[in-house]
Amino acid sequence: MSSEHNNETIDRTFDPAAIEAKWYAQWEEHGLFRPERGEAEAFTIVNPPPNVTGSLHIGHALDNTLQDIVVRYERLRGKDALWVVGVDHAGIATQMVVERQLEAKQDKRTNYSREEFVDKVWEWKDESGGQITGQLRRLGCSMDWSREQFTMDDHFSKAVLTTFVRLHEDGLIYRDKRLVNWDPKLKTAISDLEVEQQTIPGSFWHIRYPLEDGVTLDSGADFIQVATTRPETMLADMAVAVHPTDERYKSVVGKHVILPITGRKVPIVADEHADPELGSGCVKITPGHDFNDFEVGKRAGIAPADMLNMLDADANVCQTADGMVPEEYLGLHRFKRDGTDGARELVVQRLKDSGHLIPHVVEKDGERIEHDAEPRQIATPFGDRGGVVIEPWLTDQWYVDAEQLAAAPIAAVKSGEVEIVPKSWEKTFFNWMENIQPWCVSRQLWWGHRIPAWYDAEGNAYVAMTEEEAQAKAGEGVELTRDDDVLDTWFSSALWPFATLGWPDETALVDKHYPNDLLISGFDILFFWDARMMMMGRHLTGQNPWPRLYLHGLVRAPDGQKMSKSKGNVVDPLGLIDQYGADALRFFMAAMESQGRDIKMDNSRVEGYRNFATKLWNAARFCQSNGITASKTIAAPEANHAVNRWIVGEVIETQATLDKALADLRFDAAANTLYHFVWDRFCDWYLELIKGNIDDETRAVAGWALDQILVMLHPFMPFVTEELWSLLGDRADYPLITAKWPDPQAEVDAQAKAEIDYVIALTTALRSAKNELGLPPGAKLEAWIESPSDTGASVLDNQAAALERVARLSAVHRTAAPAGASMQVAAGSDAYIVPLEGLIDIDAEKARLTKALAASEKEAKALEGRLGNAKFVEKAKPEAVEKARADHAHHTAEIERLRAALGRLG
RNA sequence: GGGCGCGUAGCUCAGUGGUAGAGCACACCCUUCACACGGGUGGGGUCGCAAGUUCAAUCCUUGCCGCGCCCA
Repeated sequence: MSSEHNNETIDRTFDPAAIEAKWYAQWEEHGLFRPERGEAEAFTIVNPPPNVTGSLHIGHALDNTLQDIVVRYERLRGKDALWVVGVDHAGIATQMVVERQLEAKQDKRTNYSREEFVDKVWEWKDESGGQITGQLRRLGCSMDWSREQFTMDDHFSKAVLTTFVRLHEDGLIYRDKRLVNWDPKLKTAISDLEVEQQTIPGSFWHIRYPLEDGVTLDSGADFIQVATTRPETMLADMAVAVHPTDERYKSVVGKHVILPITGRKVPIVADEHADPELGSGCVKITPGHDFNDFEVGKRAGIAPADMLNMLDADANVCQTADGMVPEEYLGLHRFKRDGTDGARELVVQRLKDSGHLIPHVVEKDGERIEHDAEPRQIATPFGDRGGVVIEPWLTDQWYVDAEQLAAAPIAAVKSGEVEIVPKSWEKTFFNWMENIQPWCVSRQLWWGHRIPAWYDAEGNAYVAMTEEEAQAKAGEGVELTRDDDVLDTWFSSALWPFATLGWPDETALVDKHYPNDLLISGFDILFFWDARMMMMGRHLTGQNPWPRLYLHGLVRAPDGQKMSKSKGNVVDPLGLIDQYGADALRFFMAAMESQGRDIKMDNSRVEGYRNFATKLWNAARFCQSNGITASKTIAAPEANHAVNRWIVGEVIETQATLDKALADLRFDAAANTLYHFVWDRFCDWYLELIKGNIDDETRAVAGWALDQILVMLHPFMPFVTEELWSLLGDRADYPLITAKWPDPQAEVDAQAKAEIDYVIALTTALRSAKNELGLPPGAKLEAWIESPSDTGASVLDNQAAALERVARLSAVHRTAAPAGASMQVAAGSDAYIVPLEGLIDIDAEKARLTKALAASEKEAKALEGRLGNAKFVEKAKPEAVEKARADHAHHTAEIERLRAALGRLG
């Protein structure tokens, strides 16, 4: 490492921006994100690869901060820590970006060949893709950039092809004709996970379907009434269903209706899907355009290949196979779009004209008003990328048998082989995995991993790694054409934990770093990504990708709303870094990350953590100016002074709490432990207590303690800690990022702890009393105590200088207090008398003591009540009874002391 | 409709079967030789409501109210 900045004086002001850029570049240049540690135990995580089109948003900031904390921690603990990083080719998103660029130039994708277009995407990727990787650096993330991955890299493509071929051989990938979620804007199939249900206002139309000649219901009616939110689909209706037990319709099951508009004759079938309680109890069946109807159609004996389709890829009306859609409908969009009426509007108009539409009647002020339809809230599927209503569409697609692949991951979570943290997510995981649907993996795009399937003239598919192999399978001379489609992006990212390490080749990296140790992701991609990694990992490698899965929540806007571009309430993490520094933002994320809860953005808290970094900065500056510098040892230095022995013990306890919190992935507890140790213990007490009395021992201990702070805080605040580390000592060859985690090799000294706690208690009591009595805080006082406790005596013997400095006690007399007005303060079980003849208002002191007396009496009384309850003494835990007795004794003594003090005041 | 989570100080959040804490905000004091992005001292909560279990409930159980998310 460069030594240009070493051993300089710490600047008066702390300027995060200046040190962030400097240190990140040095770490990266020197390969410190992954130092050579061949022999060391591995620790591995992979980042959720952001989209190549993406830029850093606040959710990435949270996700990556947590990962970086874990990785830096394990690196400091000496492990061969590898954080795999890379970006995802993001099929749909990326193709959309490039297509939009073409549109801006009045150009379009179809003006080019597939190869030309894909070249353009690569060009775009090389020029402007992967912005986010630079932004992750600004956050301080210590990923192994030297092995940055891309899901379209050659070795990754090989992994994807291998996976497809193997799953196909294993019978887990198959081609099927069924309804898919079709996005008519992007003109591709998408998986059910990519469909978002939204409830929007819509209409419910009631229609008469005439029965075939002469047929009537038992009621005498010559028609059946159906209701629908999508009347246009009647152009492809193939049946009407009634419930098998519905008496009203029993007589007409097997008979037919003649559809209005098309005149198609379709059967009335019995099917449990029809709910007799709902409306008329009859439902129209459009098997080619509705998931429920598809199943009803199959049960009624209609083969998928025979199901009528009335829409093209744009969701415009096309002629059905039976040729019965009237000319005037052809080419219309399925429903009104951009102000132009579509098939739906025309169907309603024609039904109205012909008297087949049953009006919706409402009574208002005694008047009957007729409407075409009943207004209703309708659950409607939207594509998460394209944002338009999804059309169930009958096509041939490739499917993964997710149900079979899910079995091993389900078992792994049930047995505890894979732990989901927080555990509450397990139920959600099981619920989805146990009801999983076939996964449609083909996408009608050009950008992505092209499906390795070739077809002969009859449509037989040959799946192989290469065209040559496919040809060999098909036989010589057979003309083959390759499948045009690409694979769902998540199909490739499901291989991330091992394909990034070289799989399917057997590499040293795979050997050492797979399975990974932990995965951290937002809960929003539990199904999309985490679960699929488990499925693929188990099937392809036989191992779970990781033993632990940590799920965090969303970062929300200050008002608790979800952030979104459309709402305009997006908080830019880079802006926060500019304003408060990366360390502050990271610490905020860690401190707010309690398991199972979303994080509400709160700038005042980020600001508070910026202040914390400044506090540390100034503490280090104080140390340096007093000759306190880098420690010479990992072990705590030998110490005689109680204050030094005490701070060593505080370091030991802090480290224990911190290690436990990180082992439990309690980032909030870890951050808060450090915050309070640094500020409340080290700065507020230790530094204050040593001021004016800094000898060599103290310099050694203080330097050591400060170093331990820098090491422990480094995973959370890497920049400011590395800067201070370098400024406090000449250790260019021992940068903090690869330093050693604390190993004090010492014990907590109970005696020292008792003494310093006593000093703190006495000081606090004096300050409080002075404040309440209106005495100047700086006033020096003398105190009397005749027979202090052992700890008290020891403190008076050894801490006189400290007491004078922080407690402003110029002298403590071990004799009976002189008569006259005085105030009383307590420390432990000792009561100090401070004569203040003429200085204080006797009534104020009386009031203060009376208030304290009342509080103690109240406590004592409550405790008495509890201890007087035989059931409590008999049934409560012994510790609880013990504690109650001790508390009671304490308060009783306190009451006695306070009464004595009041007595002295008259 | 099913599932999950939340409701604790003005705000943002921790927490425990033994009567509640932090940060910010607030009040008062302090230009103390690291730090006013600071120091000191305080005020402030019937822990959503009701019932139950228990010697004891903010914590466990049930119901209700309010809010959010996911699935159908």
